[in-house]
Amino acid sequence: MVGLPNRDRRSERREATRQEILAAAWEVARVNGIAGLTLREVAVRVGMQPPSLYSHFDSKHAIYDAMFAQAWRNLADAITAAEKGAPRSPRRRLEYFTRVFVDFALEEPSRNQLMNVRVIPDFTPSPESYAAAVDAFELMRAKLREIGVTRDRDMDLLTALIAGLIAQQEANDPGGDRWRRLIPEALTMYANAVGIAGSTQGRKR
Amino acid sequence: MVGLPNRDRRSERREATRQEILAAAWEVARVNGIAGLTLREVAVRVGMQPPSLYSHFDSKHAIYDAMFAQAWRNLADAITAAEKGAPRSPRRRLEYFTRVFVDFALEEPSRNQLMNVRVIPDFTPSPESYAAAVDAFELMRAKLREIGVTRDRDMDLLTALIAGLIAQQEANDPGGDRWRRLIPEALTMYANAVGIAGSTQGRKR
DNA sequence: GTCTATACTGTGATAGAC
DNA sequence: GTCTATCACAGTATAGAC
Repeated sequence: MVGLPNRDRRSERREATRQEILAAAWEVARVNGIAGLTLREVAVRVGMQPPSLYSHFDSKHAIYDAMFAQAWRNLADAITAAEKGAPRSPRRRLEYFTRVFVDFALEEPSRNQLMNVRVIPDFTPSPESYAAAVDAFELMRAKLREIGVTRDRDMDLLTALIAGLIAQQEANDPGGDRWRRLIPEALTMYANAVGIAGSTQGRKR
Repeated sequence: MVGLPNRDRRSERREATRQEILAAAWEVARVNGIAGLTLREVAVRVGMQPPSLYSHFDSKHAIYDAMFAQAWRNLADAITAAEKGAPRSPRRRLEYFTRVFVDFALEEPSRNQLMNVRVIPDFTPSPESYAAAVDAFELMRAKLREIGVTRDRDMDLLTALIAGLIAQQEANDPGGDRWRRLIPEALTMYANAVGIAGSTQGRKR
């Protein structure tokens, strides 16, 4: 541990370039879909020749891997940021954070596909990137625990319910709210079954 | 209406070849994933040169389109075939047909992705193929109506719940049953909320 | 260390001979 | 209807200029 702190301008610049490439990759994915990502288009947007990308990423899969990790870190950040402004009643907290999650997923369909669907033929996230996913997942788990969802089965049931609303919304009414607007109804059903404090027992018909 | 009935041997042979190609495409998709389908591998399995496929399908997307229609027709057939052996009580019918649907989806992940997730960059099913999806959907709708699910919102909620179980099962526990085994619990929750005849009101904890 | 130039492989697609 | 030849363009890899 001798010498100045590692404050290389070089490595800072290098990291900035990596981020620039990732930002361009997200743009392309937004337009072409996550499977339609091409290094060519990414390079054009960054103002490089396609092979130059290999100075910063080992392969196209390495770019997907970095995007995967970044997506889950962004979700964790969104959850943390949403804590201020969160209601206190368990039932209302449940709905509040569900909306945070659903809106995050619907905001960018290709990001959601990369995070939650195995859609790139040979891509499997690296252990480091998968750890980012686990971190975000544990964050949600902790929130659920506060709310009163403690059994693993109940958590799995909730993730399925939310994932289903997102999947149906994106597949059958993209850009609309046909399933998104069912959130209150879905959570009332869930809260009654699992027993969340502050949930209404009735149902308006 | 003059002449013999249209019993061309030529067109029969032609249709048989198309089916052969589709069967080979399903095999490739099963191995490489639906997005990993290549005309080369399809051609090899059929014993053709890749360009020869264009005598039978206008493009790769046309193959996807035929696969899409076939998949939905197969689902409709599976639902129809399951009618014999179906229980009579609404609550048990609900669970029975849910299992038919979930098992069909889990049976071949790439088929499920083609049917329910927009995963091929520029592919949108043709009106004719989409009609096959609508037919199958209407079949399920009719079954649900018998069971007592009549409101559109209630149907949408159920499709979301089922799609969510499938999505989570495939994404986070492929080949296992971590979410699939939640079917009874999920449907009890749903049946209690929507009011299906013959549903238990309690919950074992 | 970083980018350019170039080339190799594989893929979807088309044209034309048989 | 099938094949051969060929094209355009993707991802990938290496060599070399600066």
